Amino acid sequence: MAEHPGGENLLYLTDEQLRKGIEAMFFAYRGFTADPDRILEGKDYGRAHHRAIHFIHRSPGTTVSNLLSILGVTKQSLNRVLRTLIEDGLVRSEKGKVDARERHLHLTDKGQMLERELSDAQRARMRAAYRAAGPQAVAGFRQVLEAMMDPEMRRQYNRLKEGG
Amino acid sequence: MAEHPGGENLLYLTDEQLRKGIEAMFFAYRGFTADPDRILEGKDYGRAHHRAIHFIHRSPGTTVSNLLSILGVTKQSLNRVLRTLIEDGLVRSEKGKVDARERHLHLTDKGQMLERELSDAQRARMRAAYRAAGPQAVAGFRQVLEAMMDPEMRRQYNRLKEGG
DNA sequence: TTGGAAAGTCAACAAGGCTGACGTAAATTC
DNA sequence: GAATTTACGTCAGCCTTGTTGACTTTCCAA
Repeated sequence: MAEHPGGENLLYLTDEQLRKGIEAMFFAYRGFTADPDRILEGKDYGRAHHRAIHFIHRSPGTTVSNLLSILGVTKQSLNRVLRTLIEDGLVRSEKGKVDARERHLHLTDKGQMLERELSDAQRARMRAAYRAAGPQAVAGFRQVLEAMMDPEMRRQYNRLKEGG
Repeated sequence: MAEHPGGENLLYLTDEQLRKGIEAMFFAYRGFTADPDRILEGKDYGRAHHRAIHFIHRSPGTTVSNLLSILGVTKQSLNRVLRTLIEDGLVRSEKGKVDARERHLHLTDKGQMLERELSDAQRARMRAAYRAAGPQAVAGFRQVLEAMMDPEMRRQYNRLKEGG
């Protein structure tokens, strides 16, 4: 067993272990999105709608530009999604009172219902995985994911965490 | 502190903790794909090509239908990607000797080079995250991801693990 | 009052998913 | 030996979701 000078075992940093981690991310992400995808199919919505709904729920009253920086897409792309959600009465957009250029976004009751349905499914899978792995594993899971984020994304993530 | 009858602390299973896990997956996956995406942009390839290259590298000589079941896409979709990779001389496809209906896929030297470039970048990020989080966290990370997969994906994942 | 930021819109395009239909060669089964 | 199934490839067409570029409207702030 190769050991670090400091006595630390570094076998978890071999290329082979890293590859397994990469593949685990790939397959797990498929599972992660599978349930919401199934729910959305046939409802005329897709993953992009889910993401918008999730973050509007998480930060009610958020502005379009804030949502843009969280989602990391162009405003044209987000706008298309947002427009259908507004038209369908899932999202309410209102002019800012302080700054009337801004649009503040909220879920309507109907929007809350869909959010609930989607997040129930996604949390059920997450809960099962957490329970199977145990609290210590979950702590490690979160640590590695945080370390994997770009600094800007980590900032966004932590901003949401505090609020939550 | 709420405690399980068995004495186990279940705070890690609260909806709020689950939501944070969900968001961590979202932001981390962005980081996970960011480096290869950057490399591929301008090379006329995308994430779909990366995935094909990764798994052909991982299982040299794999068949088209095996790749289909790993990637979870339609043959038309995969074929479009595979065709460009073959035309560009990154992938070699040869008739099976045992069963001539099958096509066995290999990376050419040129394909190996691109695979190397992509996986170097992706592993570098993974390595940094692993190192920052430590071996125990990494073990937990892998446990949770495995538990999150659909059974069929977990089967595929474990099949690859053994081979590797 | 003017410059610039925020938001929205229109048009056009590309990647990469999908379905359906069809063709071919090879293997398998009857 | 004929019929069927399997593995693969391909054509056509559609959808979602991403992109860029150009332009307008609104409205805050220097």
